Amino acid sequence: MELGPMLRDVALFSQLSERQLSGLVETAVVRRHPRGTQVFSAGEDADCFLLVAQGALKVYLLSGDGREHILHIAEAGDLVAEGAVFAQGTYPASAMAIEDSVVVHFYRDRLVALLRAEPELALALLAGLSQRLRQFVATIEDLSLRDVTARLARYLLENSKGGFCRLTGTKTQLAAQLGTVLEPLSRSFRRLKEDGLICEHKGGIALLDEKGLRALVDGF
Amino acid sequence: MELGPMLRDVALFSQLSERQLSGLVETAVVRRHPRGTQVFSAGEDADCFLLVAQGALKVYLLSGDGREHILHIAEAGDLVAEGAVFAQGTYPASAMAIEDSVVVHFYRDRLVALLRAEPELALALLAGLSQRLRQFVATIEDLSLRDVTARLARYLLENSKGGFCRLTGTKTQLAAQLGTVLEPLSRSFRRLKEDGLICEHKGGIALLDEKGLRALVDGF
DNA sequence: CGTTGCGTTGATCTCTATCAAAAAAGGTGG
DNA sequence: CCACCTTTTTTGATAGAGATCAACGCAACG
Repeated sequence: MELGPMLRDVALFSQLSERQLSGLVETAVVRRHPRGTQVFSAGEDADCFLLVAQGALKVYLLSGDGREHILHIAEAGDLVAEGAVFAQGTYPASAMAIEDSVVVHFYRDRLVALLRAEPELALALLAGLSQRLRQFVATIEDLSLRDVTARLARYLLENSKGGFCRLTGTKTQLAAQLGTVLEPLSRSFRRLKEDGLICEHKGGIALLDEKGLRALVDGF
Repeated sequence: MELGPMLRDVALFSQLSERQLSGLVETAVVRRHPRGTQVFSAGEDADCFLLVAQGALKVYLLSGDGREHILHIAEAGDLVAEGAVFAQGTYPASAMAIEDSVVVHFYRDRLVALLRAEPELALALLAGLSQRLRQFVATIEDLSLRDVTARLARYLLENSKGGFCRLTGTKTQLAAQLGTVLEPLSRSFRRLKEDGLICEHKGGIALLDEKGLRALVDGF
């Protein structure tokens, strides 16, 4: 697998010079992670950030009694743990391959060195972290201030294109992303269907009444 | 109020040259915010980040039916909205002065210009955002995977020095930080006291059994 | 002293997790 | 194409955590 050209396609790296890119590639490690493999675990020293080249990872939290909350799913082209790497410390979450995946590991020190020379890269990273921060704030808002049905409505609106939302993983997985479990989520789906707000097709959800969904999200 | 010297005391700005500092100060706006005043509101264009010079702000989310979740309290020397400013867009949360406060407003454009010239500043900001990201992940973990008592235990451990945790605001405020309301929080306090884990003094909480508290946080 | 805001306690109600079972949906191999 | 198996999803019944409502105690303060 050619690493250099692939990195070109990642928005974050698109403006780097050949030399800078190869500087990154030099210490990068490419690893295959079969489905179900642990990529890193919460509590480990956070010395790398990752680029998903193929497949998909889930980044998740685990409770003492085994419940799981999925922070986000990273697919091909997405970065993982870009945030954790800057304040030295440990990964606050774990990551596991949910498909057979290829992952590029970049070492912190190399990145930091590159950042000193390349302010544009730093700005791009700041923008990326800023985005992630927004996403987390939205999640906190969901968990603290909205019920499961409203969270589902928000998810559908957020992840739809042209009135249709493709569901990638299983509903169990979606439940873990919304901070709940399968059964309550299933009931929320039913409520939205009964109220005529959505319609379920195989492979996704059609949003019939986006205004109605938005009203739900905002609390009537 | 002399702005220059004050900024020197902020970790983020401590390594800037005089010229860079005055470049920031030039476009900065100092504003007084009496207690109870709105500093910015969720949804407004995020063109500034703030430094609290005196007093304290609460940064919070509001639900449709008026419930409030406090993301964090920013006191003198703390930055606010440093994250929101890099991905152009709107503030995801609101901020209000909870004491008579003095706040310095910095404009995004000026900061971005400075970042291009000063990679160390960018690195410091990245570290700061990284820290904030960690905090938010911890909050998500709390809300999704821990009950109120465990959240309280974590808060006490996190904010204690030498086995003692000062409570700054009211308990109503603390409840809003932990994603609950006063009554359940009060019961959680009682449980911790009954189990001999803490002891309440006026002005703060003594942690009698940190190991026991940690066990609670980790889910027994 | 009364007022006002804050905290505690008790009683109820709502939402969600859990448990259990059945129904769909997908694959596999014949 | 079908029988069979696994996985996922739906539905029902129950239980538990926490929000809400109401009443009361308590302190600060005019």
